[in-house]
Amino acid sequence: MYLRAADKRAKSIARSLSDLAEQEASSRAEAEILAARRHKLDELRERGVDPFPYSFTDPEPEPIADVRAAYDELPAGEETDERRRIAGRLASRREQGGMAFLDLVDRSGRIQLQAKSDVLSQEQFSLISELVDLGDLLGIDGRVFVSQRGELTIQIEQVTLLAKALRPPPDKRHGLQDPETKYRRREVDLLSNEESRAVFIARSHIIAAFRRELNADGFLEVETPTLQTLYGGAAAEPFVTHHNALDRTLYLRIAPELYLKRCLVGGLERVYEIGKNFRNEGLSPKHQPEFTSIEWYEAYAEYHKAADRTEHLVRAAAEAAGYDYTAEGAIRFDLPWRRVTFVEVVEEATGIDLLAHLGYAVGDGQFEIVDANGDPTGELVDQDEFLRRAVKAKPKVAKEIDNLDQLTWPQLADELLGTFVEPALIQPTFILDHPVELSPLAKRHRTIDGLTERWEAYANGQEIANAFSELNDPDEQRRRFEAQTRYSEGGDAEAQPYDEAFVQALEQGMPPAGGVGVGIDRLVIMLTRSKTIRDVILFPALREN
RNA sequence: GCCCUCGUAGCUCAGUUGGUCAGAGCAGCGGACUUUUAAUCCGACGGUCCCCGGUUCGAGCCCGGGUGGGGGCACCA
Repeated sequence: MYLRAADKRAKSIARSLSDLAEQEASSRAEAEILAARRHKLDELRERGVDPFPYSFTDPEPEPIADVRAAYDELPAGEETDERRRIAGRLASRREQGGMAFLDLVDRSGRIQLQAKSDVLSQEQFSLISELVDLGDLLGIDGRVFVSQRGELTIQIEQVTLLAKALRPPPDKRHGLQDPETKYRRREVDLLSNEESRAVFIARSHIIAAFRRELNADGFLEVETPTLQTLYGGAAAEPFVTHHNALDRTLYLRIAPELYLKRCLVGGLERVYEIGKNFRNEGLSPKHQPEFTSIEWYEAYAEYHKAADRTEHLVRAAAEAAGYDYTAEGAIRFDLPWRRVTFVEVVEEATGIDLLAHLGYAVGDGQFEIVDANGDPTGELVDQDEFLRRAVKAKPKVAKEIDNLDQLTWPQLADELLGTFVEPALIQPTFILDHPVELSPLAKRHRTIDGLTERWEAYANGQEIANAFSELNDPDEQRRRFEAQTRYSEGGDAEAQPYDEAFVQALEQGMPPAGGVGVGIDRLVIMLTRSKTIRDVILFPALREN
């Protein structure tokens, strides 16, 4: 009787081949593969088997990992009378005449199945051997035993087709490898690569850890606009769009910061938001146009407290991801993070004291140059030129800096940090007290002129977090915005726009606060040991193909 | 935006100086096989060598352009 089925199959394949070849298949080989599965779909329906039933929940199947855990002590050859119900995708098949071994994969793991012709009805056995393909979704009721080779196995007593796969899965050994296809057809990557599934499971656990820890400390999760009438809270170029009914320009947010501070003004006191930000900039292994951040704001705290909380949260995230601190090159999020000031760390790396000019001030923003012996030369320059001279005195440093003569003091300070310090910051490090010009939303440093109470946290050579003692003096904030407006008029596309609604909110009275933003994607890259941001974002932005 | 690099069967990959170079494994198809796990064995099939143009007696291979991926620079998190 199987011969008759094979006969019918040959005819049916011939029939559907011509259809498929015209439609979607790009080659005869592909058309044959698709036609064979289409035929089996027809044959299933002819036999009265629903290839797409509604559910498999009575009773619920167990996660495969739970079944494995329950029997991990059984010795090879052990038989049991225990029944288990599982469900998943058929990943592999090893046939041996009247018997076959199959591998079933679900979200939690993989397990071996056994189908025997003398255990199953003829109908059920032929379903498995003739009409079920790799990639199909199956529900299994069966009996637990351990094979002679010691593999925990479910002997199938009842198989239920849960969904027919009409396209073949990738290579069963290598999975889907082509990076382009992995990103464009992530579902195929996920179903065929356990490592990819593991990354996104870890990502979910990382975000859940932030939520859990912040909620436990009395923080409220809030949602603020992603479509904003004015963008702010970071230095970046926005996406611009238009709302028809309101007939106005809207921007996709580049950061939630300003709205979250307005929540502080409103008395919510401890708030956080996890969500997407959008920046209209280039793509790279570290950049995507939409990315996920978490920002939290804590009233009555300042930036040292914010650093303590960041250490705690990131450590909790690492644990949630199952990060292995004993592995080669591990980043020790579990140890206290190094804390060093911007000025100290730049001097350590380059020998240049960013604040040296302060000792030679002669008033009116002028500073007197001294010679190599420290003797005054009488030459007066501004702060920018003073630092440029210091850099030029170190040729090894100067040759790494492009357009040295065009750079202002804060730009040059940032450049020195980025070039000589950041790449070497593998272990978690807080860099504290940034120049005020680089930090328009941070409070001035309580003791050092020209600096702010800000830190950026680095690990693996990348920035992972940014925080301030939040500026809450509305008049000072207004002056900072005005300075940004001047940079903007000077051609800086990323200078922050003046936000009067935000300043008025500060006039209402914002409590002193510490605020932190963490780039979730980059943290996930590190905690899952991924190579690029595309590997931790399910559906990354790509060119149209 | 600029520079470098890659694109071969549904999937994973070979392909030498330009001359049996249209190849293998997996998957699929037909068959054998009741403890395998990269199952094994036999058989037949399967190709827009990314696209367009050029050089050449001859191009998967060389050249030009395009396109998509990857890497780097710049900008940024």
